[in-house]
Amino acid sequence: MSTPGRGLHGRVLESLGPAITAGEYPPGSVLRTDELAQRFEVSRSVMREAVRVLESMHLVESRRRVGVTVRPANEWNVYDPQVIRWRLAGADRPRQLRSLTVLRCAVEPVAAGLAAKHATAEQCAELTECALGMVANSRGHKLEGYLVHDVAFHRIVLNASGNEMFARLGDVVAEVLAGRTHHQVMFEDPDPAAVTLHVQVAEAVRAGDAVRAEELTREIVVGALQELDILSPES
Amino acid sequence: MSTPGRGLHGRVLESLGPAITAGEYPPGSVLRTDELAQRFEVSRSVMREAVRVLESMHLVESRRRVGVTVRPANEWNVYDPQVIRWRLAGADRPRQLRSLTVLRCAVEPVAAGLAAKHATAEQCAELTECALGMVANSRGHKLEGYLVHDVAFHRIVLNASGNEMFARLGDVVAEVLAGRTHHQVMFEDPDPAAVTLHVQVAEAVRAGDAVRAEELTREIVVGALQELDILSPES
DNA sequence: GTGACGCATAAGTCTGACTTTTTGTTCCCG
DNA sequence: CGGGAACAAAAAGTCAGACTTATGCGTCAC
Repeated sequence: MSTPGRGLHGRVLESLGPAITAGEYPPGSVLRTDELAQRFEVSRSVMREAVRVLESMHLVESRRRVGVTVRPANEWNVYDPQVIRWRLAGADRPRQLRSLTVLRCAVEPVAAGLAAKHATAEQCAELTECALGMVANSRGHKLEGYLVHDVAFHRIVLNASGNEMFARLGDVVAEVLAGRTHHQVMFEDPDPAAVTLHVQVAEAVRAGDAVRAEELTREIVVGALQELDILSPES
Repeated sequence: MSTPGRGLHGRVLESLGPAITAGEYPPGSVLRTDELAQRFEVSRSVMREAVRVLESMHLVESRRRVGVTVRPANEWNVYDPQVIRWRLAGADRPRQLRSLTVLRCAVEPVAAGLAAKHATAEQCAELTECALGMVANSRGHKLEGYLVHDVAFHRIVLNASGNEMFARLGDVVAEVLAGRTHHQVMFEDPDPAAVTLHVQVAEAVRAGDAVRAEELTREIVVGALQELDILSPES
């Protein structure tokens, strides 16, 4: 699924990153590179590289004579797929899942509208294929197969929008859908209404009906948000 | 404005990052760490740290026996504020500005709607203050003063939405607005209609009128998008 | 033509010494 | 007693060099 500990510094990150995003080190905490290097049993060079990466994610700040200080959560690069994965693996997955789904509610309908205008014939075909795949896996405890087609579907729509910023959210959506399937105890079979909506979106995009594609997609993501609210109560 | 070359590796990044995002090295190009270290007159350790950061942005991939290969643009972490800054400084600023503005069109209206429900009294006050500041700087070649209040306004709305993913787009919006003011030759004074809309959004948020706040904000960002289209023709 | 072997290569890792910056303390003078 | 300057310590930053490891690619045998 994700990149498996590329190199020594990668393994350190896989351990230290989640610890920080989980809030194990409160904002302002200071870590010393040497101590970390000893703790993880790596050389200072390796630990320095790991710290540099954390710094580029704005998770920590490294200052001379002070050490590596943990930054407050509101400064983190929360769009970094790695950070997203770390946070989804952590304790406050529900809140994370919710804020990401709200983002989907804003972005995906607009993306679908653009896709209806810009999608190539090939993309339309792939979209229909995915929708049919979802239908085929919608009954009988085939959640994994359903997930694959669901992810592919939304990825295609985002790509077909022609907007690069939207396209890059494909990974985010994939993580959200995977998290929902694997950790939230989803109902045994997906909501039939959602399946139908996906098929209709594929049709609307093929027909070039932007407003319909947008509206249908909005129903999908708002539905996803409501499902979240059912499973975890919110104010 | 941005962080000024923190440390030696930071200075390398400031030179190498923009070069890559500008497409000076086509996708698949291979760079060797040693050669880069010589070129920038730094030690291998420093260059390795720089490469690690570029790798965490998915701009390059480092593999044994091969070297550091440049990844295709569609794999870059385009939400990384640093990457955004590099690309906005580069040659295809227009396209970049456009795709970011489309993102604003999707996100900001929804954020404004949420802000109308969640904003605190203090945030409402700040919002009104910003709107008044925009009015005060809307005539007489006071673009800089206008920009400051404009940025603050949108930042407050995004923060007040209560959604962390939206909040973190404040920096992106700031870059877009700054880029528009400084590089696109904006009209001498901002569009009066836009100024009015900002005032009305502040009112709607204060009144807790979500749908109105959303609709007015949509008018603002769609207007911004149209301004872009006027200045640079698009299909 | 195909597969196994080996070599050259470039990244990866480690160590140790040295430099630089910054913080906090101390001490002197007003 | 207060303030500022000098000083010392601490931690990151930088560098150079040696060694390790994985791997792409060419070679050679079959």
